[in-house]
Amino acid sequence: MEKVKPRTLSGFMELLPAPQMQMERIMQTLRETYALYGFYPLDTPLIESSEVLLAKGGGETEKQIYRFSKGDSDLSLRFDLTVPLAKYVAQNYGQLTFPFRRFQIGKVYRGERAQRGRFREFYQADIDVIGDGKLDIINEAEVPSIIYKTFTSLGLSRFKIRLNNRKVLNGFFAILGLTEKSGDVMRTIDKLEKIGADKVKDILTGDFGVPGGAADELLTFIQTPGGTAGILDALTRYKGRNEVFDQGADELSTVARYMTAFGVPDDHFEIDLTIARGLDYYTGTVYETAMLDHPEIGSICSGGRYDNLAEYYTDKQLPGVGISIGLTRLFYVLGEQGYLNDKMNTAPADVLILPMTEDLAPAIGLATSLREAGLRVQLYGEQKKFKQKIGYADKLGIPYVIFLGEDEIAGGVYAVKDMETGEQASVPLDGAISRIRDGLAAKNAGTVIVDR
RNA sequence: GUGGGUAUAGCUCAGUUGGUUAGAGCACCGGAUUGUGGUUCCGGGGGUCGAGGGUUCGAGUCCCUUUACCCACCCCA
Repeated sequence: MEKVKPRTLSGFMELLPAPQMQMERIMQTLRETYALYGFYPLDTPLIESSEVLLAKGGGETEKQIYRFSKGDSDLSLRFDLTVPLAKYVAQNYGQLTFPFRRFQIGKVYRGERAQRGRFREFYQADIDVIGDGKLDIINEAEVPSIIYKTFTSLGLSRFKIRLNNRKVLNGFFAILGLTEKSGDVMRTIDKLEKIGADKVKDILTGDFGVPGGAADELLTFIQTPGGTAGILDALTRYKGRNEVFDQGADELSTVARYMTAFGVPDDHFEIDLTIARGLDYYTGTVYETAMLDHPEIGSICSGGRYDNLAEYYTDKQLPGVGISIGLTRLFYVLGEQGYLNDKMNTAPADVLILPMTEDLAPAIGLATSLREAGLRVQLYGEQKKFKQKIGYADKLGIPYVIFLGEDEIAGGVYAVKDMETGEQASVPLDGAISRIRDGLAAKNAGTVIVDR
């Protein structure tokens, strides 16, 4: 019979068992960290009606969305987790309590061509806070602080959160008389780091008709040196010329101050006036997070403040602030760069029971007892040679093996072997449990997922 | 959507100006070693050379078509 060649589509990540265990550990860390800040978990459908997902219409979203029909229904795969959140909040407005804090880890789909660190199916891990009518500025500092805490909890240290405020940019555009071109200008200056100031100026003046003097002034402004303190200081010198600008400058100053209060060290965040973000629904603070040693990969975590999340679904004013970790991209970079801790335990079980007798009943009983004690237990029930049985534990990296043969059964003991050290002891059940428990605690102490 | 590259064993890849039976490392299986794994040694299985067509006495190698994948641009996590 002709075989179908097994293959996975381009841009879709499919992992082997051990890396999948690592991925699960990362997701678990994210959930635990988000929960510390009082967020509800949320799950929404992968598929939504195209009418809902494309309510906004136009732009890249429409081009990249996976859209299909089933019968008469026009359906789409979600492009991000923010639009489904908007729908959810608008739909359940009466039953939610605001500010509504939710996190969501889920797959999203983008029908664009895959490349390094760019996937067509990928996980996003979002946190958002949605207000009813109003939302305090503190949220714009807390959200990136949570990201700092999350990455730190993973063991990652070489990253920096960059922030800016759209009001500062839009206010400055107004001062220069560029308000009508704000979208184009915004997207262009966002490329500054990548293509350089000269090319940005060429595009601004050539493609979008920005006067040369205004372009120079803009480029000088967004490249203001001096880091967070220097930029905040420079912003005060432009004050009084535009109301929106002034408001943005105040917000930026407050957000920076609160982030410090939340415990984000100065070297892990900075104000960067070139961060603009392509998505046009952001209205205030915007964030981007780069891995300092791998800027070429792009942002692994981005987000910002939006004033009118659900405007396509309701007249209610629902401002929010949210941020999204590109989990698949993050995992890809960590793996590619060898950042994943190779001492991380990826075994599916803590202990493997190797029965040496034909009758498996005693081994089954032992497995049950160990599971009741909270251990992850696998019972090797195949009639294979001894070498293959222990080889199985070795290949899976299972840290403990218990041999259960005639002698042990007769003596009421279990032969517990530490696969790492080779040490072995015949002990009764209580002894076996404590031996494994204590051993695991010692082995896992202080191990982090990322070791850089 | 635009531009470039690659396709040979499960994986990573070699394969000379076209020339007999297509190779290596890793992985897998067996043995040395039937109640003790990783290391070592010995042996073994596994490939319609992406697919289709053409040139030739002869094609993994040259030409055409096609598909898939990779890299970059656009955009973005």
